[in-house]
Order: sequence, then structure tokens, then C-alpha cells
Amino acid sequence: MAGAADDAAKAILRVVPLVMRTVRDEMRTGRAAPLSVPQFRTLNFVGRHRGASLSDAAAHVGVTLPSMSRLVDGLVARKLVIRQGHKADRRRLTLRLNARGRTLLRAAHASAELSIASRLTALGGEELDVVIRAMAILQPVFSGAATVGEDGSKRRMESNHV
Amino acid sequence: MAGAADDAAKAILRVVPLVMRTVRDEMRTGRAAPLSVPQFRTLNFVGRHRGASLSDAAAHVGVTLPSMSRLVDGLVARKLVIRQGHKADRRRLTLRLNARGRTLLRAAHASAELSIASRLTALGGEELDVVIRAMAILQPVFSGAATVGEDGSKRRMESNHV
DNA sequence: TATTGTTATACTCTATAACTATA
DNA sequence: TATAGTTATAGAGTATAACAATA
Repeated sequence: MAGAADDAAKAILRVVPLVMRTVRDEMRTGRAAPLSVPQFRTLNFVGRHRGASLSDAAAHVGVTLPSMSRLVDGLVARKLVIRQGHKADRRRLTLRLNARGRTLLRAAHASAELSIASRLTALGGEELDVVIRAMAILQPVFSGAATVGEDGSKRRMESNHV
Repeated sequence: MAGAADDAAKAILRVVPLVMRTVRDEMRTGRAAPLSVPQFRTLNFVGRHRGASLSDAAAHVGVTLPSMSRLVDGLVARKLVIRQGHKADRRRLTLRLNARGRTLLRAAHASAELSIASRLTALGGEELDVVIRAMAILQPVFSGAATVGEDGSKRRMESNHV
């Protein structure tokens, strides 16, 4: 017997990439400003964690430090994020949004939510409830670190921050 | 009032990228062979639709024709896909998997399902059921074409094929 | 030595625009 | 003219490896 966990895994593999493609497109063509999903997630994290380090951001977004370094390069170049040295520990950075970043993030959020929501209008109240509950169930399951190698080898960091 | 559709949209925006990151990583580091998500989805489609054209594949996977052209280039170079001319209409291509592609696809499927399922073991039967139902609800909602511009402008094709 | 971050390098994904070949 | 596909070009995202600076 396959089991319910297997069925759920199959369903996730089939549907999540599909949903993701729409999410990505909505970001990319968003009225607010074109943003990639990692950019959106990074802005989101920095907005909620003022003064976070680059490592913090990498851990949350789920990319390597070099990837986040470049990602932040772009956001700084677009004048959405301020990148400064840390007073106490000069190895570290502190990241925060400037006013423009905050405004853009709010607009991007509103725009993306609206366009996703517009796709969901065909659904009934019970269906929406199932979707909401499923997302709540999946969030903690996929917030943890990637599977640890048997040898405990290094791998990309990931956290539970929201 | 925000409304349930809005809440669901927020939840999707928060959780789907998170899940997607794991899916992507499982593909990338899969025991079978490293595959990107678009590669996996393309193999999947071609496997289920022997003789499909490049446009068919682009429509299903949700990318432009040039993107699919390059994507298939890579799969052909890796000797997973056979790309041939169409007998009747010489503008068209026919795509199909060869034996190696079929084997690799099966292995990739099994590997990805297994590793996703292993994350879900913490969930109870009811929770798994909610997840399965939610995926079934979302699939048709996000299978359709991208939102049509008010002017009916051209955009990426997308189909409902599985 | 361990930690934080950057730079170098190399790939894939992605789109738009311009093009070729066929219908 | 319309359709199917490729090529040209450009930019983002991604990783690993090698490096620099600081603790």
C-alpha cells in the first residue's frame, strides 16, 4: 500500500510547481514593481527583522550565503535595502529596508495577494478553508532545515522565521 | 473585511515558495540524477504525451517557446529525449523519451516522492487528507492560462494537461 | 581556528526580439 | 499571412570553491 503520506507527496509534486509558476509570474509582472520570488522573500524577511545579518537572510530564504550576497547586491542597487556594517562585530552586516523598500514591499504584497485571490474566487467557502488549513499544516513541515546528510555534512541553512 | 479568498491567497504566498524550495532541492540532489524542476516537468509531460510538439510542452510547463527550445536542447544533449521532425507538418517537432529518459524519470519520481513523503510522516491522517484535498482543489485553479490582459495581449501559453 | 561575507566561475531558467522555414 | 521553432541577447538565481577580514 502506498499510504497517505505518499499520496500527499505525489499531490504536492504535481501541484506546487504549478501554483509556484503563477506566483512567480504575478511577482514578475506586479504593478508595484517587478520582483523575483527570492527578492520578495528577502524584502519580507528584512522588513520583519530589521538589522538582520546576511546569514540570517540566507537562512530564512533558503539560499547560500553567496547567493544572498548577490541578491542583496541587487536590492541595494535598486535602493530598497540599506546594508551597513555591524558596530560590535565588524564581520557582520546589518540589513534594513529604507522608506522606498517598505513602500514597494507593501504594494507588492497587496498586488500579489489580490491577483492570487482573484483566481480563488471560483472556490467555495469550504474549499478555501481546506486550502487555508493545508497551508497552515505544510508551513512548519517545510520550514525546517533540509534533510541532513547521514554524515552530517554541511548544507544550506534554513530557519523557521517568518 | 478581508475575506477567505484573501486569507487563502496570503497563505499560499507564504507557504508555496517554502515548499517549492524543498521540492527544487530534492530534484537537484536527487539520487536518480540532478534535474531542475522544469526539466522534471518537461520529462513528465513528454512521457505522458508521446509525440507532443515543442509548443505542447511549452504550454504545459508554462514557459515560452524559446525557453522550452533551450530546455529540450539540454534534455536531448543528456540523451533523455528524442527530438524528431514531424512527418506531415515539417514545421513541427515530435518529442518522446528514450529508454534512458523513461528510467531516469521513474527514478526521479520515486526519489522525490520518497523524500517529500518522509517530511510528511509527522502529520496525522486527517492532516494528510486536508493536504491532499487542498492540492486537488488548487490544481484546476492554477492550471489555466495566466490572467489575460484587458487588451487581450499575447502572453505565455498554458494548458490543462497533466 | 571559526565565522562572516565577497569574488570567481559556471550553469540553468527566463524573457523579448529577430529570424528561418513551412503551411 | 500565420504558425513552429531557433538563435541572439540579456539578466536573475543558483551553487561550489577560493579568498579576505574579523573574532
